[in-house]
Amino acid sequence: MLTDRQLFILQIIIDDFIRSAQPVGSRNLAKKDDVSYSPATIRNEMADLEEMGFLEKTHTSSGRVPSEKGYRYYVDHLLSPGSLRRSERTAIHSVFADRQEGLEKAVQNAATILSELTSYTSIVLGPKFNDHKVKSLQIIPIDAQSAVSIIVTDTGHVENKIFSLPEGIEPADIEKMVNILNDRLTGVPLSELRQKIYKETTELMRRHLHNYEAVLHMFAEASGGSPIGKLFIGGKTNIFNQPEFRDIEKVRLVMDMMEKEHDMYELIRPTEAGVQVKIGTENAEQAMEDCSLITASYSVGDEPVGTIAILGPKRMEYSRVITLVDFLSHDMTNVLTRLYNTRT
Amino acid sequence: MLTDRQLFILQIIIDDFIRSAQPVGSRNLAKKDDVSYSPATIRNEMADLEEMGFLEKTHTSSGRVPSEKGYRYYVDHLLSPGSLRRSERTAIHSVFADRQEGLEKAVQNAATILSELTSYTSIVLGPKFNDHKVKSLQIIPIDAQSAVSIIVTDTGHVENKIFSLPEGIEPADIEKMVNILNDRLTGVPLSELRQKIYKETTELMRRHLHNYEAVLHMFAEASGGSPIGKLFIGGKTNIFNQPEFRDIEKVRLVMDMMEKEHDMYELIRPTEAGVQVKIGTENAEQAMEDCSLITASYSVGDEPVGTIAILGPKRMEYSRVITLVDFLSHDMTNVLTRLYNTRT
DNA sequence: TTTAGCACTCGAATAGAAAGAGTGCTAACA
DNA sequence: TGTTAGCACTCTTTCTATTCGAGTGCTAAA
Repeated sequence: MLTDRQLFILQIIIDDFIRSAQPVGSRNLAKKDDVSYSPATIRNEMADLEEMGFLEKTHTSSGRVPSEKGYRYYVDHLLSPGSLRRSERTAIHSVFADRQEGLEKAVQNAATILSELTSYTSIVLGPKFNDHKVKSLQIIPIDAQSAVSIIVTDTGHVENKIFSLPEGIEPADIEKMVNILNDRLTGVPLSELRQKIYKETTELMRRHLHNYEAVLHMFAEASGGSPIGKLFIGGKTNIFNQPEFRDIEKVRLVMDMMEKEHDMYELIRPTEAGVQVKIGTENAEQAMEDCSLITASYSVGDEPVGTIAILGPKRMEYSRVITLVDFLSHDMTNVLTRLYNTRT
Repeated sequence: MLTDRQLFILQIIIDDFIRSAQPVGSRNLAKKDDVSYSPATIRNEMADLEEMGFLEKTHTSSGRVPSEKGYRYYVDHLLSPGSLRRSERTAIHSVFADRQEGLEKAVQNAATILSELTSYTSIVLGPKFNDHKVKSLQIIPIDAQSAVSIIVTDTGHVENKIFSLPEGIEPADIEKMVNILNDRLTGVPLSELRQKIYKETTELMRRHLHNYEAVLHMFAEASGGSPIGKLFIGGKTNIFNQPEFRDIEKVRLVMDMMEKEHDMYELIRPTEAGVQVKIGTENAEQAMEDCSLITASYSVGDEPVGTIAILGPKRMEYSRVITLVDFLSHDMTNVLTRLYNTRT
């Protein structure tokens, strides 16, 4: 177990390193106003902390640097809860102030604001529309061979896709189909749409139409839109600010990862509720070795629908970022719940 | 005027520098099989070429490096027309082979393929939909205060936007409006849609509806969608491969620029027809100082609708890239014209 | 006109040497 | 017994000097 003094010294070392990015030595630590121990004493404690794995040295006679375990302990036990400045609060509130822009725009704004406030990289996974309910379905024929399927949800989200029409289908028939579809499928959540298309409408169609199967099938296929939200990344180049990323290869690794949508999905895929902190190799991704990731999911009602995250160096301002991410995710949850949860 | 031998030497210097990224010296040049002059002769010619501004030295006793003027001359007069490998042709053709994916997807593929083929960064400005014609208009009410406007074009492109509904509007009235809109506006190009909404429908609306102005106005506003295509960038991190971009500040400059959509639009905004080459400071953008840009627009019929571009170091493989960009832009023009120009 | 020869320049690489920051250990101290 | 002063030691960084090599420019000869 750690003594109070060790905790204090560990905390002050990490705080200092987060600020300066320089290995911290006993002499400089002792100079601080709020430290009343001699360099020698501090050296002893440092040696102990290193033995326990909380600190590391970059070489035999350098100052100490927090290890991953050190950061972990710091985040779990030593974090002084940060508070937000008024200006930060208003900035965050303003993101969702303007409903008119549409949800996507708002989510993108969230990413921008987040990266500007932190000067790290922000990642926002837009809400998935699974549980949004069908408001209206349309099939618009484009020419003899193709048509566009359009799905409007009760949240105002629109999905559309081109699909091919079978030979010799009549516009009038399509109109009938659309009527049946709307009649039967309004209110169905997107996640269930594809199955219900068949279950709910087949019989009616059979009765009133011939040759409906092919169109229905194509339509059902076109409706299986992406079940996952869109990804927005803000401040991609902020990583260039970090002194430990002077190395072009390191930057490249991270940048490459950011270009791969799939990797990013995996990275921030929500695990538990609340704010999550993943430090360095705690992230599965190789490229994240020198980075930390702070995520929080936001919800509509009790259902988590998306994630916001901050990607920065391991030497991140954990306290501030955690507060920020926590605050924004709650804000988003509140706004979205108020907006969309009136439906249930 | 330049002598034949000077041309030859200039060409061979630039070719060599493009390959090696190293300043080229007289001794090494003379060693090449196809060079039959002595180092001393070459030195004399080099001195002349430098005096004329086609070459530069990085320091007093270094080899020569092409100047911007040198590249310009090289591109304008010395380029041996490249040819494409069969595999490259098929790769390009395959981009638009699959119509079903939709235009956007295809354009994005074009960006990916371009960057993979060149290992530079590719930029593709998706087709603007200005001259696409309205196929169908919809207004779907979401709740009492808001509705979604949907515009489907004859190319299968769908635009949609949320807008607010004035108080106390009846669903039946909206339906009437939609009917009028479709009746009067089908076939109108998107670019003229906004004006025509008023010009063509006001009278009919007045006759059959009251209180239509507000909705019509909101709808018109919502229809003024972006008049410009979407931007796709492929291989953003390819710049890391270039040895002259070992400097993190240079990379940052370029990366920052790539994140700013507006700058990118400005950068590749089409000027003239055909393949354009802009070398270094010929681009207005400060960040492009050490880069070259090769652009070509593609068309539907005679109307240019979008642009493809390659962004690389000044030391770019001009010949190959020009051929590639030229080929792809023509291919896109062909495919798109065949697809969409049957309408006129 | 071309080329061989040579002195000269400059950058890159190499090797010490010195400075500076920091450590670990021992011994003295409160 | 915990704390601290002192000191030798380690390792990085910085500076300087030197050397090496690639390349140039100029002159004179072929």
